Amino acid sequence: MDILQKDFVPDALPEREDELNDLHSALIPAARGSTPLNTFLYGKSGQGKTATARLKTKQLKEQTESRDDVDITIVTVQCNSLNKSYHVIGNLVKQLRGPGAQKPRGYPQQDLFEMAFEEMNKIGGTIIVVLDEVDSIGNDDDVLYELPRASHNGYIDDDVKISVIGISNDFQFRDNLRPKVKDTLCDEEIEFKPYNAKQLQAILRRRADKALKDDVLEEGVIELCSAYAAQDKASARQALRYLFKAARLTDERGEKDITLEHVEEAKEEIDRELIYSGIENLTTHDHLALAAVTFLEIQNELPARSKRIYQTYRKLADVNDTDPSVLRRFRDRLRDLELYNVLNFEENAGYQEGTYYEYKLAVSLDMLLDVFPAVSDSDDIPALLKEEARKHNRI
DNA sequence: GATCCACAGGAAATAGTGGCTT
DNA sequence: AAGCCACTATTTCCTGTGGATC
Repeated sequence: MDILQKDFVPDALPEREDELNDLHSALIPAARGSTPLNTFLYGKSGQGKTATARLKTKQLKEQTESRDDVDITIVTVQCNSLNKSYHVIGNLVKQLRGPGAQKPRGYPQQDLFEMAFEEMNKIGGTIIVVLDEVDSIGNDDDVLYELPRASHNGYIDDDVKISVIGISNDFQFRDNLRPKVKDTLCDEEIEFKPYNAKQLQAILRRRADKALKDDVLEEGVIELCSAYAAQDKASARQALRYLFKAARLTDERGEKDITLEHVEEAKEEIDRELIYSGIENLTTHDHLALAAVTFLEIQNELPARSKRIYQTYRKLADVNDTDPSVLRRFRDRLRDLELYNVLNFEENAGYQEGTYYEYKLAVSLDMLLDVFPAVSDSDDIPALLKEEARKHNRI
């Protein structure tokens, strides 16, 4: 069943041929002993960016393995949860030193850089540094500045070539980089467009062929998983998760065939978990904002504009005995909630303004009412929502 | 075509927070 | 306890937008 898991790296990515080729052209100078281009991969999550980088670097390594004149080393640093360049370099040093090495602690940033370059000199040859989810370092982009320029600055030996592959979910990230970082890092940019439903189906089918016994899939199961994922973020990971969960549900019940009902149920369960993890760590104010939207949904007033939602929010804040934020801040909250996939908005041309947004829930009311009591730090608001829902016959 | 409206979101100012030092 | 520093959250202020209205 491993093959359905998300960290499985397939040995072919037919849906990403173009991107693989682009990355290939960027990296191929390594095979000639010169420096590969610094490359930036960006696109939404679950679009195969990491898989593409892994597959291509692996191929490159295999291709050049038999040659003595080329020596390629791949180092990958997983940057999520590392919100500073400092931590990224620390982890890089750890990776470079090989398995078992400790992450150096307590050194100033410059020393860490020197350690990294020292290790790189030791390793020699062509070193490709993959920084996965680099966007989590925010605007602290020192690593992205130093690494690609190390050879120009004389930090590393002439025969050592360094190149960086940056992977980002965030389109904005690239724009926010300092101009000189952008110049060096972004020799080559590869954009990953979301998969369409057909491509998702192909991906699922390939994995299912390997992981599941023949003929256990009811007609339309793959299509349904793909369709659900395509409607949402078009993420292959998500589609696989639906399929995997459905398979597990089937297993657990000792049944043989994976049916459409299993998929429905799997989706329901996964979505619930997603909502829960999306909102459990939000602040009280964010919860109030979400409660306000929920309240309006109950009253059938959605989609609503931010000002309308704000008024409701103020009332709820009053009930909760909390000082409300100003409208400006409230708008940011709504956008945050959108980021966490609990809200949707539509952009409209205004009647008397530039553009305005209309928000609605991105998740079902039932689920939201379900998880709200578990995440909210007061009892009043969930109770209030329940009562309102009952009044309007929504539960 | 100038002006207005009412909104989105950028920028700067200010408040709040937690760690560390004295 | 007070002061300092770095960082984040929030508020305040402001500019840009694009159809409506004159």
